[in-house]
Formats: sequence, C-alpha cells, structure tokens
Amino acid sequence: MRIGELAKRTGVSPRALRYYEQQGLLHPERRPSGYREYGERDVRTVHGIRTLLAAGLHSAVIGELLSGLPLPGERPPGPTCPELLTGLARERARITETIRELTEARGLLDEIAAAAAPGEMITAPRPEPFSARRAPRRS
Amino acid sequence: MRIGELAKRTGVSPRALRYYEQQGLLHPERRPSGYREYGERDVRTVHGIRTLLAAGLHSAVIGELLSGLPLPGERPPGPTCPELLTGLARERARITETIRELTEARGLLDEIAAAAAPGEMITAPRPEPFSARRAPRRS
DNA sequence: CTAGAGCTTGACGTCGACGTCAGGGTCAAG
DNA sequence: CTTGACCCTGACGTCGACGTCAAGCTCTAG
Repeated sequence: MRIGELAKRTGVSPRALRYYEQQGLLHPERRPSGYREYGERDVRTVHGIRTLLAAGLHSAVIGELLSGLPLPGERPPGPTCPELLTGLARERARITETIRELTEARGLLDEIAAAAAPGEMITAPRPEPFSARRAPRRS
Repeated sequence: MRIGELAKRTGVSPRALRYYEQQGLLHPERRPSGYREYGERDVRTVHGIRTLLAAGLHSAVIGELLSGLPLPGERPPGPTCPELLTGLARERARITETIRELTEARGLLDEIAAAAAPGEMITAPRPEPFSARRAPRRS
C-alpha cells in the first residue's frame, strides 16, 4: 500500500510516516516512481512505534530496539543483546517511575478539586490546597 | 529566603523559579535591592508545581488552578469554580489515559525483552516482536 | 576597601516530533 | 490530453520549559 493508505489505517500523518523512515524505524520499498510501498506488518509496526513514543521513548531508542531485535534466526549487528536488554530495563524503569508521578499528580488534582468544590463535600477543617498542606505524613 | 536557597531546598534551578514567577505561578516579595524573597509555603508550592508539570500540565493551566483556588474565605476573580472543575476533570482524565498508555507500552517492552532474551525463557513457538505479532486476541 | 558569591533583567539557544509550505513528478479516470 | 488526487524532496516553523550567556548591581567577609 502507499503512504496515504497506511496513514488512514494507522491514524498517523504521512509526514510522520516519512519522519519514522528518516529515523530508521520504517523501511518501505520504493516503486520505480519513487513512491513508498508499505506492507501489512508496517501497520502493526506503526502502532508499536506510536505506543512507545507515547510512553516517552525517543525515536533513536525505538530504532535501537527495532534494529537490535533478533528476527527469527538471525543475529543482527549493531547493539548487542546485553546492551539492548540494558536499555530495555532502563526505559521500563523510567515508565514505571512516570506512572508513579502521574498517580501522585492525579491525587493532587483530587485534593484541589475537593478544596475547590462548593462545601457540599467537605465543610470540616477544610484541607488547604497543596501550596499550604499540613504535612501529609510523608516522613 | 532568597532564590538560591529555595532552589537548593526544592532541587529546582533559579532560572526555573523565575520562569514560574513569569508564568504567574509564584509571587515572591521583593527587597529594596530587587532581590526576590520567598516564604516557607513556596517550598510546597514549588513541589506541587513540579508534580503537575511532570504530569504534563501546561504552566498556564497550573496558573489557572492556583489563581482559581478559593483560598479560605475569598472568592477569587477570573475563572469561575465550574470552569476550574471542568479543567480539573479534563486533566484528570488525560492523566488516567496516559497511565493506560504507559502501562501498555511497558507491556510491549516486556514482550520485546522476552523475544530478545536468550532462549532461556521461551523456546517454544516464540512470539514475534510487536512488529509482526499474531493478533493478540483483541476483537 | 575589595574580592567573590549571589542576584537582577534581557535575550537567544535547545530539543523532538512533527506541521506546513514550496516546487515539482505520478497516475488513473474521463 | 487533461484534470485532480496523490506522491516526492527539501526546508523552515512550532511549542514549552527551561539552559546559557551577557552586562551590571548587591551583599558579606576579610
């Protein structure tokens, strides 16, 4: 399929698809005319790329993962498996930490909402917004 | 305290603190010399700001939250409470969605790790990397 | 008094994943 | 053959939260 169709099927703009190729994440074939020709698996690849990008991985890192991936039977050059696993673990840890931060921030928003909402919910010694909270029991 | 001390106590650079003020997130007093003078609660405020920034909230939004916050007793001007709550809900939903995406991405990394790791773990009909997965049973 | 650390404002630089525009081929339908 | 949709390669623009550098004022210790 050509770039337009892949774009529709993935919800990603053609510009972004060309960018992914430029970063070494996609390797479409070329027609004599110069048009890019994509295969079915590219649809999945793009979804994977989007998922990892959404998680904050840099395209260069995603490129390493893809190029470092031992496809059935072969040992690819470039980053060795140990290095791949190291980077993998690093990103995994970063994601886990980010989830923690997000959870914390969400709790903060809830506190703010509770403080901002009309006294329906809380009328007692109203907890002040985070800018002046009394130590929330955190060591 | 002056900006340097607040920077040390929060782990945030002086440049960032000035930026927060410029965005209306902090309102330190000024000495006759022009030096900024911060209070104790600014320490907490800064931590809150960092938490929300880490969660992807724009400084402008954080500013609305802070300025829209009804401090004990007063009704501030600007964005009304309903609007505040709306924005609050929107950001909350965004955070929840982001957590979902992160969780998904982490799962993907685990799959890649499983595929990349030496056959110790899996030797059976090895699951291919995400770029060529067989439909993972998702509708 | 003087040095040095710390503070001020102002302004330009950075990084990443694209958006957008310009100028120009390709291709299938009518 | 022509039109219109689609594609190509540059190349510059964007947005946000700061980093960094410049030029100059302030404060404190010796």
